[in-house]
Amino acid sequence: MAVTIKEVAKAAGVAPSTVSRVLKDNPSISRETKEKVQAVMKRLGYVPNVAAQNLVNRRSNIYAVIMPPFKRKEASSEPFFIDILMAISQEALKYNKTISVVAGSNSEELLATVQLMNRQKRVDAFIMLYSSEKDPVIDYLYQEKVVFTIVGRPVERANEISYVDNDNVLLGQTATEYLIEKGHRDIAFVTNHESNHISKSRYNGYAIATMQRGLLTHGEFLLVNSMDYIEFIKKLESNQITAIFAIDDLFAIRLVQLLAYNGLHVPDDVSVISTNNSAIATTIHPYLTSIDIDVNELGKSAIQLILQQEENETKIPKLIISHQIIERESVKKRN
Amino acid sequence: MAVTIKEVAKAAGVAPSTVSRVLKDNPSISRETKEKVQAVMKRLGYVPNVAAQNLVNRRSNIYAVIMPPFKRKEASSEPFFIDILMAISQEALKYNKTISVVAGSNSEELLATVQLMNRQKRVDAFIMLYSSEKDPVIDYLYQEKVVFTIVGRPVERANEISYVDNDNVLLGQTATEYLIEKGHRDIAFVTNHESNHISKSRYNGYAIATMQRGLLTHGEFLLVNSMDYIEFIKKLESNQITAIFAIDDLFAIRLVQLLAYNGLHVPDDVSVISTNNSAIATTIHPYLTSIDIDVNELGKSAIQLILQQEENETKIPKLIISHQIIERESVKKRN
DNA sequence: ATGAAAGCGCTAACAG
DNA sequence: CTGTTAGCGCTTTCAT
Repeated sequence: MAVTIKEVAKAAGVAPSTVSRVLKDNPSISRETKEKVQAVMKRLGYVPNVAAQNLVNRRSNIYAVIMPPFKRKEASSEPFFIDILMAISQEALKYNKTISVVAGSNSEELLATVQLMNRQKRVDAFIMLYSSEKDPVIDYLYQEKVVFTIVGRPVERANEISYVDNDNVLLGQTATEYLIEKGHRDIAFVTNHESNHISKSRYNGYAIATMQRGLLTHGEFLLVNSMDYIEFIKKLESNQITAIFAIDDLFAIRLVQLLAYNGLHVPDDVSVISTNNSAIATTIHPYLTSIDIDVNELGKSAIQLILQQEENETKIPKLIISHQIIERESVKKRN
Repeated sequence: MAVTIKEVAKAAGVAPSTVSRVLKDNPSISRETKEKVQAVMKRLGYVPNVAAQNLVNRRSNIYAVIMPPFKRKEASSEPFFIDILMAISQEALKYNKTISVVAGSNSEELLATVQLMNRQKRVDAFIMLYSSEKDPVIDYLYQEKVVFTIVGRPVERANEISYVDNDNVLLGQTATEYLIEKGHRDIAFVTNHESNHISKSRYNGYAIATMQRGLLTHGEFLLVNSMDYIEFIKKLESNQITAIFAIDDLFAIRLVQLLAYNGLHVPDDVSVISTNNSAIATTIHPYLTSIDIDVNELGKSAIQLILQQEENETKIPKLIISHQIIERESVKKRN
């Protein structure tokens, strides 16, 4: 049986309440008794029982991270998700918070789990790793006034919902301008997401940059699983594309492979810049020039945003994390 | 304020204990009162307070999943980790268990977190997603007799520790034999893990298969980040390798890319089989022929193994999950 | 600065 | 089959 606060109290010759006060560093406790009690706690190997604390404090000290619905399983293969999960979990540790994960194959499943967890007070807050239009989970969280934040940008009620995100249009601009500075004039934005916010914003950034420089602004180049790859390559060639801005590292790697297959070498024949700067960007040559979105900071911030909201329920904090180009081998200067 | 068991009791005209019994479906309760109480619970929207339950039951109903130390960040990029996490989390849901994650950059960090969580009784059990020799976390869990299981095989005390795993030597054999049946005689086992159990076991399987068929058994082909790729390609060519057994899908994709870069096309010039059958195996052509390790079943089993141990502390259940070849495009028949 | 006592919401004997 | 009662381990007024 674990040692309780009572036993510590008895052993130290004080009241349980005193021990409790020592535990939370209550200022109205004499240095003397404080040290005495701490010594006893240490000697007895006392560890507070969180269940008891939770009961009386009415919180669980657990935050739930909501993964995207994985019917499109492919999406979650991007190292981003595991990276951000780790970042969040590391930061949570500093505040003695535990991170739990909720996963489901569709948003209805996710919603059911979230509702249960919330009603049973299993968790104090939620961190969403995705957002989509008319998402029932976001709606629920919002309506129930549950503390939560989104890593990414809410597509609706962006002003009333806490979130942390990169500036994706600026990011798209940055990437495109980088390519332009490297001498490229025929640049394509290539994605595998039919329609998501990130894709759209980055494309907008791409469009802004190309227009500002008076270059041709192509539509999105879509490359999905089911597509005819030959078609795609042809389109690239007929448009004389020399540089590609790819939606993420994993996708970029596939692209590089596809190009190589068709005799197009990166970066000699075509340059590629991608985003996320995940570990896979440097696992094989050509190492990818990639835009670091600072996953670590995103994760840290998510925790901070929750903490802030717990302190001040009325505030709806939002945060934009800046990005940074990591130059490597997949983009080549062109004259 | 949420409705409590007392309020339900009063509203239903019974004692709190009766309500509690109804909650846990205690057989010694009349159908009549049971239904009556249930009706009231529903009407009042009663939801049990888990903190209170946890306090008196002395368990948290939380299992922690321990991620591998991510100093070798690359490793966790394999979709396996997110996939297994999801599978575990889905299965846990069925038993009303919550999954929390613990991550750290090295095993000391992990150990500290695990110790804390265990001593504070934040979690009831642990599921490890990795295992390595003399791992301090495993040692701790083992010595403290904490309930835990490993997804993968413990490298020490394999008989005294619960785990679920594939049969990796058999898997290596299966893959190799498949290649042999496809007419390949010069087969290489290629990995990026300098020395881990999975790699070793699969290599052994490869060695067994090649020997049994009287083929040349090469040593492990190591291909790591820092290496000279030209060297690697040359080695492949000088050994006239026509088929490769790659350690996992992510690695295989990189290999395919590398080969394409050097004018070697998969599967026309060289065939590739990999393992895990993750989503990335089918995101670009050639779709990878891959051995499905049944991540879902691995995840489910992990939960089952914990459940079993909670029921019967003396049992140390182990489980082997079978694999299955998924034929796709990366292996070609050779005459 | 510290102690006494009540109570968080639930469960588990023990009675009856 | 059901009610009474006594905690689980901690926090928090309210006194002193």
